Amino acid sequence: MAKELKNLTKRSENYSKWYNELVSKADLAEQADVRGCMTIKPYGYSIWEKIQHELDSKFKETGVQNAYFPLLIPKNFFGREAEHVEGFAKECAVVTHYRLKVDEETNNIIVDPEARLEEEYIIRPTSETIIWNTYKNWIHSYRDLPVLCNQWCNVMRWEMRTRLFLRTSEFLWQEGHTAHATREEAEERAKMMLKVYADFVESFMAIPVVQGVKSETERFAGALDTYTIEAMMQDGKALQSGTSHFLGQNFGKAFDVQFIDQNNELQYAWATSWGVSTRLMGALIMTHSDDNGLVLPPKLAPIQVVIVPIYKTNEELNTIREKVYPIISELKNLGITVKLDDDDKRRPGFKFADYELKGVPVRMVLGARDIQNNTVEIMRRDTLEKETLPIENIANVLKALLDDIQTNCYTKAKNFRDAHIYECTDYEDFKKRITEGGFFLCPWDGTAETEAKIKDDTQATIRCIPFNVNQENLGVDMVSGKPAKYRALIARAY
RNA sequence: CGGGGUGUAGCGCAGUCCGGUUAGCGCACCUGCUUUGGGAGCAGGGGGUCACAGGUUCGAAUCCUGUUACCCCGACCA
Repeated sequence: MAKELKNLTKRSENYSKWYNELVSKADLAEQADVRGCMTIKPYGYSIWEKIQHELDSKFKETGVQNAYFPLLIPKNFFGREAEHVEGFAKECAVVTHYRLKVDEETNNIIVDPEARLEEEYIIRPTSETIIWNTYKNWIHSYRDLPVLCNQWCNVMRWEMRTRLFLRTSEFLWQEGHTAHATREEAEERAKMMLKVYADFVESFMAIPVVQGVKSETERFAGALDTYTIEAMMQDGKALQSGTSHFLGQNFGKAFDVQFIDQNNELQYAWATSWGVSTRLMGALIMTHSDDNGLVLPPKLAPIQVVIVPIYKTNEELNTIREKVYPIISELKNLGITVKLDDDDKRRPGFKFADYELKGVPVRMVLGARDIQNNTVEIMRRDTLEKETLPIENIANVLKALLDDIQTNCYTKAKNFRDAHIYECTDYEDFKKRITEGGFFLCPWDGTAETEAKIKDDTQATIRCIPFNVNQENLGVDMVSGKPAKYRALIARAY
């Protein structure tokens, strides 16, 4: 009875309930007592820190530097780029007052009506406007370019319906904002950063992605082109995991960022912006985890190897410790993060289940039996396979095992995804099959009308026009019957 | 903003229709003993403004009126 209560709901029974329980029980995050906002708990945050750290060093390899810009954006900044304001206007939190006071009648704290701001501030939903307002002061000559800034920060979008990590009112992200002298250079940068994201997500997070360009309707508000990486979750739905935008001169013009070029002519600066968010945590969970909880690719795991001793007396524990300390320092020398959990307050069975829930890639168990035989029991989280191995040379064995787990996480996810990508040219067939999930490659005439019809009929959207898909011999659009312009990737999405 | 639902211990809930001992259960928490190779067992213990305000009544978690908060389905967002 007690066991059942602690078990997760099965993925196959109720995917979103499984997801919510996993997030909470693996100690990643919880719903805050603030509408639509989440509290990221220490364990969840330590995974986010791994993501941040790795991405940050990749950015720096491409010449990007970190900076920080204000949380509050004067309202008038927003109005300067028409499409941009239209895209975000409906989900902005607005600061209207600067003071509270005690109400004399009720003794409650109220907003002081006398303290209304002359110009309201918007809590940033994204920082293009305030950053380009600043770039105006930084950029005067082609010698000032390019400007390559990134900031790690929080943003707020007043979403109606929220889900931990996938869509919360406040979320953490990084947003890169670059300014360039030429169109070509800016376009190149936008594509470069998408590639940085794709490499990172695939090699570090072990999540395969489809790279491509968004349709006009799915484009970022104010962009000329939006590039995206799309990942497939285990329920067959797509998750947009990162985007990179080529913004043209829209923000340069809106904020009057002009410079003198080599020919002594005045030019508007070209812009890009690109970001990934705590949504990546959602992608991580929904790509690898199973009915026992989280599965972490070793490169992301805050603890890579956990050692659980089993003992009855203090003497036994001391014997195990003597045996295990040299192994721990060997593992550390190999760059492996290891934890010895000799906490006496929790029993071994509890620890096994708990570390599985938290996705620790490798568990090593040592008990009296092992001491006698000079062995250890090793369990790998990705396959749940157990093996008893000689204790000798175990550190090197574990290092190889961790590499193998990393590879296996990726391969498994890629096999799953590839098995759920379908070519489809018949709309009736499409409508039936889309309900089961999966990515559909379909000929599209490139019009917003067919795109809207697909969305109305099936809730599915054009995720992108993939780069690495054959765009020849397209035939006709499966909805309109007109000649197709692209082979588009269509799916239901988070 | 429309339609539906729910507020009872940290969490999940029963009790409300049909008013009546000291408001109950599971999980979690605390103490003790026994346990420890897959989420321990037993015994004991602590914790409540029954969302808020008013009314009916000898008596209200329960009935009536008002208020408020949250959740779900739409719409919005992706």
